[in-house]
Amino acid sequence: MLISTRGRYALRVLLDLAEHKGDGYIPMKVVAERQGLSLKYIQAIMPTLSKNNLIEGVHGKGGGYRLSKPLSEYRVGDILRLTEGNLAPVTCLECDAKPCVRADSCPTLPMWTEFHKMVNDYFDGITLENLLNNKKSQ
Amino acid sequence: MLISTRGRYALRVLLDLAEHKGDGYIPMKVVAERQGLSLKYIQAIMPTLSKNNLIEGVHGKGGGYRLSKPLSEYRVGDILRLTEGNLAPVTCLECDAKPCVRADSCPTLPMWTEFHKMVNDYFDGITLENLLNNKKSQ
DNA sequence: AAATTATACCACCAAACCAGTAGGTAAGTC
DNA sequence: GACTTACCTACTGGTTTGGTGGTATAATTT
Repeated sequence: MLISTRGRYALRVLLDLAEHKGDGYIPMKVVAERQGLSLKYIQAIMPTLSKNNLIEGVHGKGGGYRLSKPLSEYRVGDILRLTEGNLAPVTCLECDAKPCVRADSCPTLPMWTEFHKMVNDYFDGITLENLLNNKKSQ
Repeated sequence: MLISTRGRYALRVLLDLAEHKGDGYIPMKVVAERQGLSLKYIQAIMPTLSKNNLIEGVHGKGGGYRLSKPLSEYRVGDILRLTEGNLAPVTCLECDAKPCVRADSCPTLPMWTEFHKMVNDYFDGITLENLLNNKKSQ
């Protein structure tokens, strides 16, 4: 049931960028150090985010990454689906799943389907803005 | 995010026992064949369930397994926690987790905690009885 | 142009986990 | 004693996880 480090680290990096969004482009070296994460490892995750226009990357001296949208437009659900692949609880519900022979008579399928929806709705209802605001209140 | 086969198979075996609960003790050989599961594999899962008094096992000819409680007392949550270990989305929330240094300032911890509770509540709100009754209606 | 800084790409690796197998033992029935 | 069934221990092959190392490439400064 675990969310892997890929998704969690992506979230932490984005939150770090959000907390320092006045600083222009921020090199991953700085974020990695600040968050105590492996530089190499998050470097491997970032392209996924920049390709999907969540962040802008700029090369060279003075470069780094920067958020490309207002905080309220970053849904945790999108970030997790992007980095985790998908949030399906059973293989039958994965995007590329082949139809299950037992689907019609499966007593558990409706439970998994509803659960899947609940998970997506939950994470889609939370934005980076929410996370930063509720930091202390919750 | 996947629920592993351990939890899903356990659920399927219990549902099979439920659907045939008039037949006395049912050998795993029969269930495995009926459900299309590996006999050896489910044999390895069952002791967990019998040790925790979800089922009664009887050796020898005419033996097998039998549910030990009314269907309404089998919460899916209990079954999954037993077979999966736990349903925590992040290692920080696992039962045996060592306290995280960043816990106090972690902007995502409340989100995971609430999610964890939501997951447990969801599966605790569903019993084997529910699953069998809603089979067609949902 | 050289040096620096940083993204992007690729191959590799150790450990853990997953799904399942193999073989044997304990307990019960006929 | 033969047979059946639960139960236990150990192993295995494959995949995933969480990385590391090296290099190419692109942008910027001096």
